[in-house]
Amino acid sequence: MSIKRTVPTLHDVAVKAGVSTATVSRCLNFPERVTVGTREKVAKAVETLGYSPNFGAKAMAARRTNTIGAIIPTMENAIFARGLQAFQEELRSHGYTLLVGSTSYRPEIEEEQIRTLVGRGADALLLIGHDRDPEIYKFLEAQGVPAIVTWAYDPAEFLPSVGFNNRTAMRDMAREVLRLGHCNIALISAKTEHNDRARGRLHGIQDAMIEARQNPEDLRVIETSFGIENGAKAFELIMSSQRRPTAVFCGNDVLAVGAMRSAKALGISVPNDVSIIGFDDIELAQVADPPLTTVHVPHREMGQRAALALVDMLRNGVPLTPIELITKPVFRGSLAQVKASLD
Amino acid sequence: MSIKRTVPTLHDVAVKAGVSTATVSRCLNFPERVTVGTREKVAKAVETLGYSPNFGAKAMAARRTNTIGAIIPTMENAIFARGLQAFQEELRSHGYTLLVGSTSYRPEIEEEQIRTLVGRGADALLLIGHDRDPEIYKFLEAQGVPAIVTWAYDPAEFLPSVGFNNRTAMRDMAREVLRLGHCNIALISAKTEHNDRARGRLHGIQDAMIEARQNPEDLRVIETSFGIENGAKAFELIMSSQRRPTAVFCGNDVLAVGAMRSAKALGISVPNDVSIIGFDDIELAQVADPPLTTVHVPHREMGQRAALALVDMLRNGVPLTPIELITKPVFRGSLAQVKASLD
DNA sequence: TTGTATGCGTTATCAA
DNA sequence: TTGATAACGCATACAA
Repeated sequence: MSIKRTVPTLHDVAVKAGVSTATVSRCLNFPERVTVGTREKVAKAVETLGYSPNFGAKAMAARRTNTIGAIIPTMENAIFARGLQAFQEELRSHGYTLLVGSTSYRPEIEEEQIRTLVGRGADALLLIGHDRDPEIYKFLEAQGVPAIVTWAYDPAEFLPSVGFNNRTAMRDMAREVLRLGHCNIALISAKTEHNDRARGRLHGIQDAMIEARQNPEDLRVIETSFGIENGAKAFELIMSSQRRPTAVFCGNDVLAVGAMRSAKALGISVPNDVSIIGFDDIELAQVADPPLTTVHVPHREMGQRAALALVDMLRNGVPLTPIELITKPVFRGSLAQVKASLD
Repeated sequence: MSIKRTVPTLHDVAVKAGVSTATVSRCLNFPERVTVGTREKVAKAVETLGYSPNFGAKAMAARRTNTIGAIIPTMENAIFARGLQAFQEELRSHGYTLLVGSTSYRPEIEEEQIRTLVGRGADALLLIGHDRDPEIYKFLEAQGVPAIVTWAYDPAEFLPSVGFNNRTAMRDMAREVLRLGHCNIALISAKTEHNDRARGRLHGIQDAMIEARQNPEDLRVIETSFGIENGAKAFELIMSSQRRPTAVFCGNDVLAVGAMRSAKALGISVPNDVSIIGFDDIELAQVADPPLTTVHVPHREMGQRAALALVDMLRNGVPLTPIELITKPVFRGSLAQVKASLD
């Protein structure tokens, strides 16, 4: 344990350079407003002292942080990472820093994270989905922190969203699946409570069923937590039933890959015995064997446009407006026409 | 664009509750030192005002943040996410908050991120690997910010590490591979510049080659950036050569999965035509087809123990000491004995 | 148990 | 172009 030395401050730099703190501050933030001579003196002092500005003090004095917060359900998966990466890159190019929080899909943790990031001075927030306690929106308004929602699109909701319509996205896929003759289908869904994306996807399938004159009640739904392992277990459960479905939808690619692993373990052939359909189109989908039929989501575009919208509003006061992005079913080996059966 | 209202402060709460700011502060930080009556008054004021403490001000006044920073190469992948998740959970249980930065494997960005997190008041830092400009260590010392390294173990290095020996880990795996008769091998490596883990893994293979009386120069090495796609391209390149290797090591599982995808596309059978070996043992490894032989890394234990060490030093002044964790080769379907050949 | 007063490191206003 | 100086929001030593 080393003695905790005292960290150099603006004042120390000022003394060392023989100028005032105001000059040092200007030197650092607006070099052009300072003569070359002083600039050099200050630069040298900064260098030898190893000075680094105190963010908290800076934020407090300047009343802005150039920081934007993002709160996602989990970092443990590529699903959000891709979009977030693009989000960050775009922010970075505009001089903003990204602060990330994760919630493990738990509303109370999301609330805590929102408070944390706001307390840390985030100038704006990126949130996933619309489904949360309205109290939070009151809080954000009271704090004057604008927020944008992504991974969903619903202009009727309180916050503006940059994303896609989960319901129609899944419906479009389901239509194709039903068209292939599947009339006994199941869904391995993420928990739908507090999750409008999961609910939208579920309803999308049911919409397609109704269109196809099937009874939406017939959709067998298993809700489970996120993870390959959970997808595998859910699939096992579904296939242990009396009347096995011919197609299993999954709320996301990770669950789908779990289902495929489970199918392999059980000796169930995909897509001969059962078709498996995912959602998201992460890299994993192409690596799976057979490659996964899934709904392609424009992750990167979503992140980038969300960032642009936020920066535009912060810098130029341009109001946030909803932006709808499109998704597209991607057909790969895991989906096949339903086989003629004997009953 | 709504009018930016002013955010409630401690002072506002104090006025509303009819007490002093000091009392409100105590109420929030040490509720037990305050009578129940005032506690309730303050709580109500906080509630109605929607008060949320200003982190910057708090950090400045208290001279600590209860925040620990972690800087990883990329969030785009499960490799670091798993360990980081455990790290965060452990920190959380001790009242610390995690701040994450990512570098895209670029040293200059890492340096920038270190400065950023330190400026934001991180009480300590978690870094990946040992290979960086010593100037950074001077900076950290000057700032009085302790740091710990993970994902590597080398007690001879400047910073204490909680991790594993990349070199012996890969060597142990390579021994087994060579034992199966492979004498024409290749490595798809991450960029070794500024990356001691990648270099260690490379050297580990060469160590095993020397033990087996092979010429380490014979190891064909392709360095590439992170990502499934890059792994696929590198594999293609390797297999387009005159004399194809019988075993291809990969610096990590992500590259390996890319290689496997490429093999499938090229009609090369794994493991009949070529064996593929990964490193890390992320979930992806089990999902691959065939399942990937790889080196298992105790991600979660690593994150957890790093967190404990940091908390223990911050809270109790316990000095950071290196901790070596063990890795283990995991044999799955992607590795096979070398076939009798005709030459 | 509660209040007063000071300082934390920076920016920004206003003079010089 | 530069320098004093007043905020900024909070914690804490000290006093009451």
